[in-house]
Amino acid sequence: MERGGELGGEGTGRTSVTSVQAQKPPLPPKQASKAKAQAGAAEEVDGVKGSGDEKGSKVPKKRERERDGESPAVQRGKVAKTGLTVKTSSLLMAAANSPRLSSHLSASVDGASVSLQATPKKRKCNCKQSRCLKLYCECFASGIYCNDCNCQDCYNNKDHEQVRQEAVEATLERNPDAFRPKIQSMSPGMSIQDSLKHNKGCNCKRSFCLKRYCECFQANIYCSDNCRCTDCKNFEGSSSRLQVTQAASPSSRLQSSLETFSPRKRSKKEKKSTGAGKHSGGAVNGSGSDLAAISTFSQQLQAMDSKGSGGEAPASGQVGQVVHPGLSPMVNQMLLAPCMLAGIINEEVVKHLSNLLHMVSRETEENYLNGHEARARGKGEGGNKEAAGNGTGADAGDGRGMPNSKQSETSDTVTEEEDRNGESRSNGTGESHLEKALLCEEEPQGLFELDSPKGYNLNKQRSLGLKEGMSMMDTSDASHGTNANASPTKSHPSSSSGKTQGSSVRRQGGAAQPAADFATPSCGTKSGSLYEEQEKAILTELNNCLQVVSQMGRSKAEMYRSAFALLSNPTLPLSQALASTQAANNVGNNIPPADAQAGSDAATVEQNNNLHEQEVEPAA
DNA sequence: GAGTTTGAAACT
DNA sequence: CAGTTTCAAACTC
Ligand SMILES: [Zn+2]
Ligand SMILES: [Zn+2]
Ligand SMILES: [Zn+2]
Ligand SMILES: [Zn+2]
Ligand SMILES: [Zn+2]
Ligand SMILES: [Zn+2]
Repeated sequence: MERGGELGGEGTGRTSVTSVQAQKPPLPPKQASKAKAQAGAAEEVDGVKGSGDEKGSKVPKKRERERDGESPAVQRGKVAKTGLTVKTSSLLMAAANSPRLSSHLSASVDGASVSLQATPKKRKCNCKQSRCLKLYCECFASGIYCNDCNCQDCYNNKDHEQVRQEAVEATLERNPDAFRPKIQSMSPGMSIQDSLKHNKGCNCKRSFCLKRYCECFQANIYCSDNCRCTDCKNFEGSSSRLQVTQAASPSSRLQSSLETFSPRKRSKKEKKSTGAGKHSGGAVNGSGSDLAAISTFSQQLQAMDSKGSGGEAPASGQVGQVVHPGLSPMVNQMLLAPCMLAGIINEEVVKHLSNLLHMVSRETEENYLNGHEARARGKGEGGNKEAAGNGTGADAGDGRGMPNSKQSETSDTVTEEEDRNGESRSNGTGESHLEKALLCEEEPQGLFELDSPKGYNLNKQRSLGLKEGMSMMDTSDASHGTNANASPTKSHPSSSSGKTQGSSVRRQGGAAQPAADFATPSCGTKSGSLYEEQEKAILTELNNCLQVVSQMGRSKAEMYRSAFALLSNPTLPLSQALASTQAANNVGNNIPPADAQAGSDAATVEQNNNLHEQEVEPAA
């Protein structure tokens, strides 16, 4: 159901892969001139937007079909549906760390004012051979024109729209989902980090999924069962991951941590044949080869261990974004603009936030005190630092809920390279497709009103967040049973999971505890200082709020995107299109298959540009 | 900034 | 679909 058209797209039938010659024109990076000549000729003629099928007609499409009708649309619709409930807790700031991220939110609390500003900050590509017409190019992959990039021989711009379009089509032919967000929200009920999954998953072999080479890691999400990585350490509760993530963000400290995670250089002589690395068992031949390298790496990982509040927010990286190539870069670029948040934050909201944080602080204090009393007589408890904050101790910090699935078999400490079972999880965790589908279906509705910031009731949110008593303390998110339950399906065994609790994850040995709490420079060993708790609570709450804001912005962008699609669809009455612009509610709705080919809408869009700005600008 | 490593994308 | 090559980013020095 989901809007039928969503996937459909592609259709543009360009020929099959093989017949390249004929129409390869646009893409062939190599002999540019040559190809261009030929292609150019052919293309230019028809070039004009035409019905968008010229290509199709020209060549017999290999596979016809079109799932629903033949909406020529390329892929529309989509945009990952972010239906997450905003509870979460990871720090948004993390997003800022992601270079790929095209935008991030920065928040500062000054007295009573909170200022949010989106920093578009587009990344510059440096393509040299692809003409920025292949997915290798981040700009192209993101559906935007190159702008101020360092690329060479760039065709990803308005001046080459023609060729570019072809490239888009060719790309879509190879993979109809090429421009769709790579990361999607699976279940609105869970925390963002858990609910987001990389559609295709990664296939990392040597990075342990702890470096940005890994798309999952880069997007700040855990690897999922979609991934086919080897020796993955990017899962919830992974201490190795914590090490890395902690080292990366928090101010200075632990800077070295990251460096530690580098596999030693492997001598070039290594046989890097594909099959090589996999087996473990056997022998660690002394060749000092990959195995050796990995081994070293593993040891390093093993050495490090600690727990920490970690939690970063998944960066809605280039991937799951609002941009949509089918709509022409022009629009996408606009969608990335900061103005998307205009109007969402207003004084009232700020006041609410201010009050809210204040309350949180106070409550935390009270709870803290109560907790202490209780604990005093209660259990002595060994040294768990994390339990600290909450008297209830229920949540204990590390969330586990791990809906995301991919579990590492071993406790995360990397144990040499014990091969990956690979299948373990395949067991039908029950995750029936149907169920999955249903989950995906859900829209964010109800969480907040798009157009009226006021609609968003901070208190309400808060209550959600507090749901389990004082869960707000936990920085790591999810945890609450709520989430766990939310995802009916997976209840995995999780290594760390278990509500059984934390002990497993945390290293009992106490021995190594490197990073531990970088958060508290002053307090040192004393784990649960009141300040700490308050800070944690406040940040958590603030984060929740920011998440909401972020979501609102995204929804808004999506709404505009939809509106543009309509506007550019000649078959629909303009009035309807305009109406949609105001219908804030249906953000994620399907839009009739407007022909997405930029060719036509590029122009259209341009005009609408103004409209767009007007609508949004006001607040600014 | 040059050189290396890495894994996605493209290609065969 | 698997194996190989190409590519640009991530990372290292
Ligand atoms: Zn580029
Ligand atoms: Zn670019
Ligand atoms: Zn470019
Ligand atoms: Zn990975
Ligand atoms: Zn992954
Ligand atoms: Zn992984």
